[in-house]
Amino acid sequence: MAKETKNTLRDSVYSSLKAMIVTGQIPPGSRVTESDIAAKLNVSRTPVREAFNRLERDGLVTGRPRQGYVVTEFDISMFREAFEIRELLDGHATELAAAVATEQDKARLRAILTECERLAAIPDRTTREKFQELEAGIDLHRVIAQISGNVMLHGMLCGILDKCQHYVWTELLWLDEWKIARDEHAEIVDAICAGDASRAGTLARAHVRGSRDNVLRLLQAKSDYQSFLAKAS
Amino acid sequence: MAKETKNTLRDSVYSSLKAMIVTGQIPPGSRVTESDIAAKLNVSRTPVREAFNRLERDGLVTGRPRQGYVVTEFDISMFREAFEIRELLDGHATELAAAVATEQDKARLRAILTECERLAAIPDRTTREKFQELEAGIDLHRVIAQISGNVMLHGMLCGILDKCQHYVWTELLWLDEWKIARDEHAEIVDAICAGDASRAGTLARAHVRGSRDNVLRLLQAKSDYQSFLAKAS
DNA sequence: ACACTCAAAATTGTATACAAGATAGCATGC
DNA sequence: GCATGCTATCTTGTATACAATTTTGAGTGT
Repeated sequence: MAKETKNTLRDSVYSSLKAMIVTGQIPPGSRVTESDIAAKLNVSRTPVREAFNRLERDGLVTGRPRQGYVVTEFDISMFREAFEIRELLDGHATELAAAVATEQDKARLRAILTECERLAAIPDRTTREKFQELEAGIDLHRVIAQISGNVMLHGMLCGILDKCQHYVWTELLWLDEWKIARDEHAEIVDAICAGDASRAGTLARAHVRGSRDNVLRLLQAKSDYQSFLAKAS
Repeated sequence: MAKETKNTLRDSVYSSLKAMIVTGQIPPGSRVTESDIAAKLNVSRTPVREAFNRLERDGLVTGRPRQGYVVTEFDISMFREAFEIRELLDGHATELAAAVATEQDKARLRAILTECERLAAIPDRTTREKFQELEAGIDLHRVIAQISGNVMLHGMLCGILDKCQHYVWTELLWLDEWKIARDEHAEIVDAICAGDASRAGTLARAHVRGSRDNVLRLLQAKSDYQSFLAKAS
């Protein structure tokens, strides 16, 4: 069941698990046991353990000694923290990217935008196509960070995005506000292509703040609804 | 030889190794083998492997499949990247800290400053005492990040500081410029205690830039000297 | 003296066996 | 009916055996 037989089993187990968590196939709060995963992937527990270690370091699962691992659940405050950091890092990365982007880089960004528009324009599109659009939108930020040239910055931003992504998949997917992000993405790419670092940075920071407000509002509403249900029962 | 028998061997191996790397006992570029560490710590290879996985995720060691692990060597560009990120994160953390610090927090910061001054004032001090002052100076930043209340921010900053620390120990130790940092630290703590978030942030960012310039100048000089030696031979 | 080949040693990757601790369920006593 | 304690089971923690791969070094041929 391992997607691709890479160099080591540990790596492919890690990739498989990470993909399953990030896409929400294994939802937050799920208990994951070494034996189950090992059996499912037809490997021994050893590579699974090592994959778990790395995932724990990534913050995707949390484990307490001798009590097993659980897919990390984000609460509202963790989201607030994550977006606060993203505003700093993403803003800076976008500034840098605008300053150093080559023509090839710019073409790459425009291609992602085009793909987003194409997916958005499909009438009566499937869930899968919605997923793809969201994925591409997140990827835009990853690519911008990569273009910035600061490898460490790129790595840290990817880490944060991974951690938040499964919530985007499962929650944000149904929000119409997403089309706002589409416009903002286009503006950011414009600024980068124009080489206007300052404007690109400002737009990126505003974009992250906007996303944060949307996500937090949704989570708050959900939390309120759940406590309402709890009180009613 | 494991310093403290904690809950799990993996954790104590991780702590021991991390301490040895961060303090420079195992210098950057050293090859570390599982068997050696396992023998040295009187444990089997299994917990050592898991510790290595975590250390690799921390960026303290780098390993290629079937080729073993090496304590990560920082080149100049990696330092530049790290300090660029620190300027963002440290600046923001300091702003936050100034906004939310309680009296207890402020006392904690002042205590660290006092300790630094005490250690700095010792005449003919030992290397150990110099170490302790540097350690305290770095700890100040960790505590500020903790006071900020953003747990993720604190974690990320600690990660960066850990990665750079062994260089501070082995290189920066001999720089007189360190006493500049002492004054700047005092100013930052002053601003935090005064609740002046904007000033605290500005000072912190300038401080990180200053540290960066010092470190980069030193590393550049060292690199130049080494290429001079190479040419001469 | 140099290069190439092959084998042996060292090192990591994986599997499995066993130990220790935690959880859950059942039985027992009140 | 409820609480408490025990046991059985499940899960992780550790050690060790074995497989696979890389590196190193000796030896041979030119």
